[in-house]
Amino acid sequence: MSGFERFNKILNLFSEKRSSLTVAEISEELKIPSSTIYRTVREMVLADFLESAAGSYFRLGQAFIKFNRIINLSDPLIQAGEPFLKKLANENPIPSTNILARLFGDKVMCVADFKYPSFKNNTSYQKGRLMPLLYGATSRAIIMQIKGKRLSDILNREGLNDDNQQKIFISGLDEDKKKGFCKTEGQVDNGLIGFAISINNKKLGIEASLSSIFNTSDYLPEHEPIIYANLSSYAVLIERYINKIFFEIEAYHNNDLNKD
Amino acid sequence: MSGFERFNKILNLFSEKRSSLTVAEISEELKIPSSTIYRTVREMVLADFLESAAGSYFRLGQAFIKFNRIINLSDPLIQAGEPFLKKLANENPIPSTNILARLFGDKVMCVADFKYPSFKNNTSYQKGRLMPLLYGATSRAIIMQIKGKRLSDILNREGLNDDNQQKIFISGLDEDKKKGFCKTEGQVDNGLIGFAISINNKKLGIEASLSSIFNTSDYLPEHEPIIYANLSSYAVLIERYINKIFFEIEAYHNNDLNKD
DNA sequence: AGTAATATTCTCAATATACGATAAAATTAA
DNA sequence: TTAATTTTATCGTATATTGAGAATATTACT
Repeated sequence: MSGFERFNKILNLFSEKRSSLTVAEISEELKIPSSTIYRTVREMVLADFLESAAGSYFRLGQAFIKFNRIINLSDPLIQAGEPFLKKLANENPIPSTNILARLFGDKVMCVADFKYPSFKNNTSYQKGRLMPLLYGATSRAIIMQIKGKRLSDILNREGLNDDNQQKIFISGLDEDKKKGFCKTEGQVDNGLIGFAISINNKKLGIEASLSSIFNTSDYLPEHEPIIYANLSSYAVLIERYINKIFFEIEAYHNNDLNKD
Repeated sequence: MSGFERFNKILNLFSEKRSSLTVAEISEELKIPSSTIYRTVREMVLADFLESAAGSYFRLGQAFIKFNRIINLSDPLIQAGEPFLKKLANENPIPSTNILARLFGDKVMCVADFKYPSFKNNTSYQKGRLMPLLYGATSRAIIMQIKGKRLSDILNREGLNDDNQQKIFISGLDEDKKKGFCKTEGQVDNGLIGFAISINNKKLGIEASLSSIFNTSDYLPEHEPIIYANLSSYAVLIERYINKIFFEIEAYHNNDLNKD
């Protein structure tokens, strides 16, 4: 096992449920001698990826807070989209959570969210949260953008191996594509209904979606047209802004003053 | 150079100002052959620490968003303190930014912030931001908790080498300690005035502060007592909550059901 | 489309580095 | 104070990592 692999495996032992670990626990989980783990953990602490906590426990370190901030300040999708989430929430006819999500490799991750104050539901949708790839409007509006071999590879990796199942799934996506948006109910959280629309920028390699999630109990069919109108106008706005940001970045990189 | 060291050095090339880099740039900066960088970058992309962007650039990856979320959901200080920041902002007599900051190694980092909507100033205080160690009330209320050799070591590392200067700095801290709070004006940002109070928990290894920052132009001397009253009552509340959370964590770890 | 320029991966042999067993030291608990 | 636990240090060996350069793939340009 390479050094980096171990480093990565150690980090991935940490989770929402298990936010601190001892060397002994790590050693046990990974079946690696504790002398080695001690050495690695020490390096990681030195580089702020871990910090030592009470009682010989270790927890994730400030490096993640720091780099997360850099991403927040520089990710074109977040920069372009986040300011609109609140507006979208305010214009929706009923309380909502509003999400910007992106495909990273095989994973859909929420990168920005705004919850209308009176929206009551501890929804799974939060910034940084990995979303199920095949369920929920948020993810569907992203998967929708992928075709051919790449799509079937992803589906296979997600356990949708059966050829027939894949066809059904894909034809479902195709219908959504024709409509131009996705709508799902209860696929991620019971009692919630979600609407989503695609956002993408090929140059920047961004495959994303904008979505609004509501309580099923608040939702009435007559809301639907307003919801779509809002989503699509903001999606267009966000795409335009991403483009603007892209050109700014390009100009920055092409500016010889920035190269030394 | 060890593998981990290189990994770390690559990450630390990224910043707010420079959020994407090419392999050639990394190779140039670190004086490491590009074949090696390619290999390392590939590993990092695979593990989501980097992602490839347009035009052979690479930027920070989703791993940081993911781990940052885990920290947010599990860091005892954030958990205990964040809910109070908004309340504090609402109770302050004038618009403010309110900050929870922590010492990580030699660095003071803002781990949670709440800005009152009408507070106008693009202040440096943001979640994830590293603060200057020796300036500003936020940091002073933290340094204040450190004594003896550890303090002078830190001061030395920060470039306050002169014995006399150290004495002056420390005696300044001692005065603040007597008063029980810190107040600085314009040390971090021009036109801003900050008030801070210490928060700590030895068991959890947390050395932190709670602070409110105001526009100097809004501030009047008669606000001071209210500001201190608010800060100190919330600081006590937060310390109590941290303690509560600590016992919960301890109980969790001691519970055999959680060990397998 | 076709070609040139760039970016990325691959190969391989030398060697530096990480590894783990064990001992020593330091810290914490009883 | 002693015992137990956590952490660091040591060291020979095995091995993963390195970098030069060739091969391939991708992108940009005409």
